[in-house]
Amino acid sequence: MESNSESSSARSNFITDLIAEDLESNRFDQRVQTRFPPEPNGFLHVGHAKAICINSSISRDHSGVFNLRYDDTNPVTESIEFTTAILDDLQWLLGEELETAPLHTSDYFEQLYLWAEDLINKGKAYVDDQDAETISIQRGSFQESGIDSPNRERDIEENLRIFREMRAGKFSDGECVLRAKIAMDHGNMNMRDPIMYRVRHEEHFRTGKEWCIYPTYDWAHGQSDAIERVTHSLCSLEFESHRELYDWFLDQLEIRGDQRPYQTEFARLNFTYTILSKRLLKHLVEEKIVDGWDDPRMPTLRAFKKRGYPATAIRDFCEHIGMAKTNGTHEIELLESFVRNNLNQNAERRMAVLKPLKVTITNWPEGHVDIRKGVNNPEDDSAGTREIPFTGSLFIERDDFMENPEPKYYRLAPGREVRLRYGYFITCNDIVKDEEGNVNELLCTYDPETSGGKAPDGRKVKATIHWVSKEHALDGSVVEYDRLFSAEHPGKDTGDPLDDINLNSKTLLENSKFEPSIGELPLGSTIQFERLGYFHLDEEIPLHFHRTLGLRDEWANIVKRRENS
RNA sequence: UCGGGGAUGGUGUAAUUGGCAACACAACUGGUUCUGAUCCAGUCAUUGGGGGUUCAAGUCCUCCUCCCCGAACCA
Repeated sequence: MESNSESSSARSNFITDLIAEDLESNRFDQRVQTRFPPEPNGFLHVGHAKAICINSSISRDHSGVFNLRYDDTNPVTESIEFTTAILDDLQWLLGEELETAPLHTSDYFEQLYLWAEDLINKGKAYVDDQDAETISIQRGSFQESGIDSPNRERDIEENLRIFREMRAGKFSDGECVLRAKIAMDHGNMNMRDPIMYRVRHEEHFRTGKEWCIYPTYDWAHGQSDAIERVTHSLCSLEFESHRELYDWFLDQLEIRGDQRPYQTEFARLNFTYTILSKRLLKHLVEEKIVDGWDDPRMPTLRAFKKRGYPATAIRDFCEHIGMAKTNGTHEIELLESFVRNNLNQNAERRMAVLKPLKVTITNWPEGHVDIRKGVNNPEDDSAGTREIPFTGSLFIERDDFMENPEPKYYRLAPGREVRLRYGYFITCNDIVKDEEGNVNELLCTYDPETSGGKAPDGRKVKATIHWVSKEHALDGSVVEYDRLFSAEHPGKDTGDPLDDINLNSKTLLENSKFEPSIGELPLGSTIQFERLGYFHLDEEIPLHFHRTLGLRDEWANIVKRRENS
């Protein structure tokens, strides 16, 4: 079977088709230039990953230019902290440093201002000193056309004079705006004399107090693209109705030929069991429903990193899903399959017991330590082997023993024989319980003849389980994560995603036992604990792991099916 | 009700532009296995609906239905 991460090359889609056409017609003199334009007012999440990958791969495929541009036109919500976080996350995702330093819309404020005067001079923009509510009412509705502002026919000289006063700080916040003069009866609401500048006496994190008027998104975006010489300005579907305005501004400024960028929209990325709304994610953090923006249960890139998702897996995923103009929701399992696929190839294996149950091998020679050899990665011979001490006193996983085994359960049970991975066959003869009747310890015997993993008499065992030698075990902790939302489409029933929050999405296991070689792993490693899943060693805390993802688990499926029927 | 955009399996995307509906994920069968993992083999859609053009329609025409986005001095 073809692996999903290898099948991802060059699938065509409407954007690659468009670029091919533009190259063919020489629309941009063979240039391809893209950009990723986040507003620095939040952290990047998987949704952004798609936009980043699309834009960067398009330019890479055509030896073009790709820039990160902060769309910092609104000083009240933006800050410098976000710019560094965005850059870090983006570079982590791309797996490399950006060739060029990030750009800023705020660097174009002067040019934007000059162009605005240009539009005023052309009679295409005017100052309106009505309040926001009045302007909104005059805009009309979907059914009714709007009505002209009384200031719409103000003459050019006066517009220029007041606009300059706006810049000079003569007006307070909200007192007046600069509007494009288009048409108040336009079918597209965005064209009903949209706002270009608003007064904001706010300190901008880069321009400081230099400006007290700030351009709106619509006025800044296309012009910034043009200044940078972006060719293909990609954005998500909800900007479709803004394209007409994007084009109108460029037309009025007479920006033509290969200087002129074009906007193309694609569907944004959504996942089952996930929310990507900035507002909701912020709420989760502020209400301490999660432990911060990098909580491994969050869909942010920093959370993925902390959880151990390889950046390459995310990139492969983005490449694979391609692009469409259909708004849909991806099953989170697809992303997870890319992560598993990647980790199956690359992650070394180790043994760890997360919920220990003591096993004493009654016929083991007193004090004897047997050094066993384990394969580090069956998918990669070059990963070599390691030594694992085996003794008569071990820990096994509690889930690997059942006093009264259910049908199809073929791990350890009274009287049953299983194989200990890289060890011996053992048979459970006795159970030791505490006063409350909990199983505390298993008394087993081993078969010395099974050292090679097989019994000379040919008898078979149905299961192989993992273990750690008690006296050699390293003590540590593991955090298991489950989906943050229990519903496939959070909020579908009640309208509020928070109603579907999974309150048991995080489990801390503080009494985990690790085989000795785990102590030598560098911080930040991602490995597989055999039979359990992939785990990411914390970047700072030794012997503290985050569960990246569990392995596919047939037994869990059997149990689930049984519960459902 | 106006403007814009969509509709292919359980999910997400393909289909040489009119020529055997393909790929991945999920699910299910079976096989291999010192990980119930991996791996291998197989099963799983007559393309939103009706009509039409054609030897041939997911693709062209036509009527209809449903879904998404749009009335911040947010982006």
